[in-house]
Amino acid sequence: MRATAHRFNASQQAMIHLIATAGPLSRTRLARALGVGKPALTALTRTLIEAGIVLEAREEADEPRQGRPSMLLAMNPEYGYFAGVSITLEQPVLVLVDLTGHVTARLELPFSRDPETVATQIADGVDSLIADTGIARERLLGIGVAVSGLVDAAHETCLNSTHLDWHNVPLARLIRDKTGLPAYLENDAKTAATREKLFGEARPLDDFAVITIGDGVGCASFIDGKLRRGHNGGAGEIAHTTVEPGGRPCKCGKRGCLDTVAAPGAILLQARNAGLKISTIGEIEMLAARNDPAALDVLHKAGATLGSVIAHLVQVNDPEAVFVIDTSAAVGTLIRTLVQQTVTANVLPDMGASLRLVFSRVSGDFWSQTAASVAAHKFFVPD
Amino acid sequence: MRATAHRFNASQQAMIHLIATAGPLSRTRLARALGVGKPALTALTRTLIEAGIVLEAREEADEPRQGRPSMLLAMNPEYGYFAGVSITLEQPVLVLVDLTGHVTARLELPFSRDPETVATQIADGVDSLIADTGIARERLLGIGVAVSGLVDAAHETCLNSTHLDWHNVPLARLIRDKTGLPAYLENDAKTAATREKLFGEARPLDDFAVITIGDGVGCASFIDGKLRRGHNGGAGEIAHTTVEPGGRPCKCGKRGCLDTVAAPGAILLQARNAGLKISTIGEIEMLAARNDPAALDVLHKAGATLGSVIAHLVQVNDPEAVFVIDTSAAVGTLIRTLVQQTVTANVLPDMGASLRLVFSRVSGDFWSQTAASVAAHKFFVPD
DNA sequence: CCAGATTTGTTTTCTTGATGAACTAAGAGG
DNA sequence: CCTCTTAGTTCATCAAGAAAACAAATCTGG
Repeated sequence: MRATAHRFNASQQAMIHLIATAGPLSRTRLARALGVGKPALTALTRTLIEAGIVLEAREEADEPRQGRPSMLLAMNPEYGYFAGVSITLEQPVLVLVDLTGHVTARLELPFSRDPETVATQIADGVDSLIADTGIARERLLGIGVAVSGLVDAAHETCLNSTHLDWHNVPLARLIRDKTGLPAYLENDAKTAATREKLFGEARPLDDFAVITIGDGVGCASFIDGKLRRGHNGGAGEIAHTTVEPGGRPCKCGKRGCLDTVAAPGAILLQARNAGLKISTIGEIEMLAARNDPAALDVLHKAGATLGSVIAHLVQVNDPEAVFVIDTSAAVGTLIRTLVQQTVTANVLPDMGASLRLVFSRVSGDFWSQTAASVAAHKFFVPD
Repeated sequence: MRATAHRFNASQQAMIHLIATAGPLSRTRLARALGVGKPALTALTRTLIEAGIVLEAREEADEPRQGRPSMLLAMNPEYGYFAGVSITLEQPVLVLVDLTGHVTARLELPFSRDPETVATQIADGVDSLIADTGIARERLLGIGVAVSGLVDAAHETCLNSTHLDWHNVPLARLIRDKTGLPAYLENDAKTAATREKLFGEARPLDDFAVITIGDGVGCASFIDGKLRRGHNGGAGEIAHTTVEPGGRPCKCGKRGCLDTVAAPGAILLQARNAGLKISTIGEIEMLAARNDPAALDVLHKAGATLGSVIAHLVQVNDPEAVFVIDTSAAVGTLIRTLVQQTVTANVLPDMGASLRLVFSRVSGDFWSQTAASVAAHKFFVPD
């Protein structure tokens, strides 16, 4: 079913990975980075250029340097494409991204929660996307799917998603069977971290954490250049950390989980319980800016709590950076400031000084793009 | 200065590492584990046996199996020795351990906190240890030193130890210069984790955390088979995580750190502040067993707090096991039970079910042995 | 404009390390 | 004693990378 190309040996894979994550590089730099001699690179690049996955381009030097100018090696975006989709309780969007992570096409799929139906819709969606765009089927290198919940180590089965009410759903296998393409399933926070590593600001970093603020609070880490999945695939499941003993009841059955304090829905609920007549978190921020005590209180608690959980995470893993990605317009200036302050106050000064805490706000097909990144990551770094 | 032996190539190193961590193995099993063919192993083992680092022994099968019996390959304990010492505010003990981690000799050193003096005393101590034991100098493969505080990535300099009041002390270099031997410095919790991985119960595990209860609370993790040091070498510094906002002041300047609640000294202090006339934690446990409310309260708080910090750590990294090592007879039955309960209650059931929480109590030259383990680890897994 | 200087990348030759296939070794079981 | 099974070895062969010498492309300084 699948074209037999796309088979690279270990050295080639290492080089593809390096070019993909460290951007266009000259042969000499690649050699140094890979710890191999120049002759090895001549041979490697030749095969990769012949395979069409790598392009050669003249370096445009800003200021003239001595010696022969180097030829830069870069990924060929059009060598292949990855499909990605995030399965939530909303209408899913299937996206197609190229080798450099840029979205080439998108397609809205019908909503369903039945695994078989979802798999069929994805398979059909991929077919119509390649038909529309005229991309050859053998250019399709993989499909990634993001879900909220626990996923097994083989990236095949959703072990448990309270959100979708799925238990042991082998969605990736279903999709693979229907499409003949490599398909991978992954927890949504981990897909977000993968995207940040492969195509985002974390590209040069080997140790960082990603916190996503969407329906709930998600978290995932890259450690030593590898996505941390954990012994049960549950690394980063901080949404249900107890932050307020005896606090408000949570969907998970416990009380006072982080999700009951800092998740967007929880913030709204707390604000309304405090008598505020608001419908968005932006409005709470506006009230807080006018010193409304209830609004200040709610946001203060959310920010400080999130900050202390992040601080704890930093103390445990000492990452180089933490990216807080707001996917639902929930993290305003006040919360940012509080998170920042709480982290600084609760982390050892030696560590806090060099820690980068980066806030960003995303929207649109973000989650589907993260899902596609997982397929890309599997292609760049097989295992 | 140093004998030119002990130079092994990558494959040999990998095999030494495997034999050291996965115990005696037959050639066939080694081949499978290393992912190489049998012929490669024949060649590799030959050189290692000739070098004297590996010993061959007939397997004593319990029940007779079919086929030719395999020859087991094991480390030769006498191939080399590692020295280790822990620098604290007490009298240091220098130990010598063999390749399998067993203590062969020990020597009490004079107490000092001056780096130059410490280095000289260690160098002299190593000399007298090998003189006493008759071990040839070229059998000495390295020296490990444990300190409480931050250590740089090169394992050479103590960046910051409030305990010892050291700042940027290049102790490992001093020792290396005086002895001509490889010397390594490491944070004490990380040395404890290294010992657990190399010679302890964590040998077969790739993902685990170690919590040490000594003067304070220490923490370190192995992730994916590698010691997690972090971007600033500060991974695991949970002693000063805020667990009780506005709580008792801590040496570090903040308030309500974990160390002010769960460290042995803090437990004693809290008990005395509550009016208990006790001098050891054992006595508090005895009072608690007789339902003394103040004693119960103090131990309950310590156990539950430690448990919730461990739970958080588990949620973040999802390790296979957590080892709680009590080096000062501080963790009694009640605290164990509370830690256990709190962890179970605060971790996602999917993760908690498979998590092993192992308590142990150690004494004697434990810390010095952990220091020696770091030198051993450097020998087995160079970088 | 031309001769070094300097850096990039290629070619050639050679070493190293591992492999596959066939072989020997050492036991169990009939 | 012969066969089966598993362990380990030998030998011819292959593939990947290294060192050294070389070719290419640009700057510098006359």
